[in-house]
Amino acid sequence: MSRPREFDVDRVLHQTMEVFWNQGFKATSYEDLTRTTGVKKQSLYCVFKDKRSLFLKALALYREQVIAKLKEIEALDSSPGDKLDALRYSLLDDETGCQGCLIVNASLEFGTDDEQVTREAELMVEEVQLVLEKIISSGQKQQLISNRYTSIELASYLNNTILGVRVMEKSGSSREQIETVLRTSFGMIMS
Amino acid sequence: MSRPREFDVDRVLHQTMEVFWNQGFKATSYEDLTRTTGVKKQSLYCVFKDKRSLFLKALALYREQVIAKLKEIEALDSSPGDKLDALRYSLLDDETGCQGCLIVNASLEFGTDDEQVTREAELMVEEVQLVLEKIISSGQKQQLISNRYTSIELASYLNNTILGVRVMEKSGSSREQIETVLRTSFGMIMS
DNA sequence: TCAGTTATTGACTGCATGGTCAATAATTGA
DNA sequence: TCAATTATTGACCATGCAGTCAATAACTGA
Repeated sequence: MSRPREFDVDRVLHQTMEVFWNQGFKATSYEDLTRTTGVKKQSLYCVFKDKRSLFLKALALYREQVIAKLKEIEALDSSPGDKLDALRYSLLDDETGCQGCLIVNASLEFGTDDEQVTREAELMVEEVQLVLEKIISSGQKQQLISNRYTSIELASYLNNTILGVRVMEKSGSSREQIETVLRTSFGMIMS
Repeated sequence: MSRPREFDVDRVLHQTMEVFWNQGFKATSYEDLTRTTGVKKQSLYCVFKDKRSLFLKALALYREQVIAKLKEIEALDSSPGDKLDALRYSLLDDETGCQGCLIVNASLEFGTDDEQVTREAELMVEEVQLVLEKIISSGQKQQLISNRYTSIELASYLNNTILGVRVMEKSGSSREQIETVLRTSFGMIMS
């Protein structure tokens, strides 16, 4: 029917996600994107409409990845304590070369100006919150985790801890500093 | 000897600080600055050299303000618990119309690219850390604050909590959400 | 083989922006 | 009053960038 696309849309989306992750939205130019993906500007326009649309797709992809990983941990056949440990380690060792959290970065870059970006951030927070609540409340039932606060409060608390750690990562804190914060914050909720 | 300056440098620096605080570095143009300060581009160049130099001066001013406020709280004639409460309330009610923390915003915008910005962020974290440690360790001596962790660990912990809250503020979380996080995080360290 | 369709390419446009220049204004000391 | 000095002003410049356009290439179904 027509000329076939010469590149893999999914691969390109992953790569652009990493560029945005590293550099932010405004600081990323089409030149950056074509350099890392090997795809010319106009081809990107054909598939992804806009710079902003492309960015939003990258945000969504990122969120899916984060949630998938978190659910993987939740689905582990182990105690709530071990699940929290697994989460802690996964926060400490980012396999990608990227730092911080794309959505945290985006939230701070856009503030509350961009409706869609804000929505994407809320979505991620809600989903993370849910998974954390599940793990925590099962830990509380086993008397493993303190009952001084509700699972909702503790999930918000952990969520916020993670936000802070994402900032530390991106702003160049040492692994030791981050490790201390994670150990203390996660340890604190154990009864 | 020469023509006197027609504007107050300090006033202008405060105003530019707020613009950068609200909009970030890249998103702020000289037009924005002249609009809010009433001072023309070239005059700003005369006094502050560069956009980046101006930004760095704003960062330093911001840091001084934050530290001053924190030391004010520390110098209060009240218990460590009350001091922590005062800190918590001050985090909850920002008197300026600005959201988040200028230096956190800057850290995320620049990553670790800019030597000076990174240094400024480190400076602030160190200073905050010191004040927090003092309050915490005196609270620990009075058995008010848990001795399960060292004052250094708890100060890092609180510092990170504050980072997270700054992100929440900027990304549009509700006052209730922030209040919950602060209450839980600050409450958690009490023995 | 050809018509229709979509992808690719590179050139182009318009605009915003950081930074500079040169002319002019205001001030003070001699 | 004038010379020296610094502030102010508005015009100007170079650049980088998002987005568009038009020409061409590749593919398929008829």
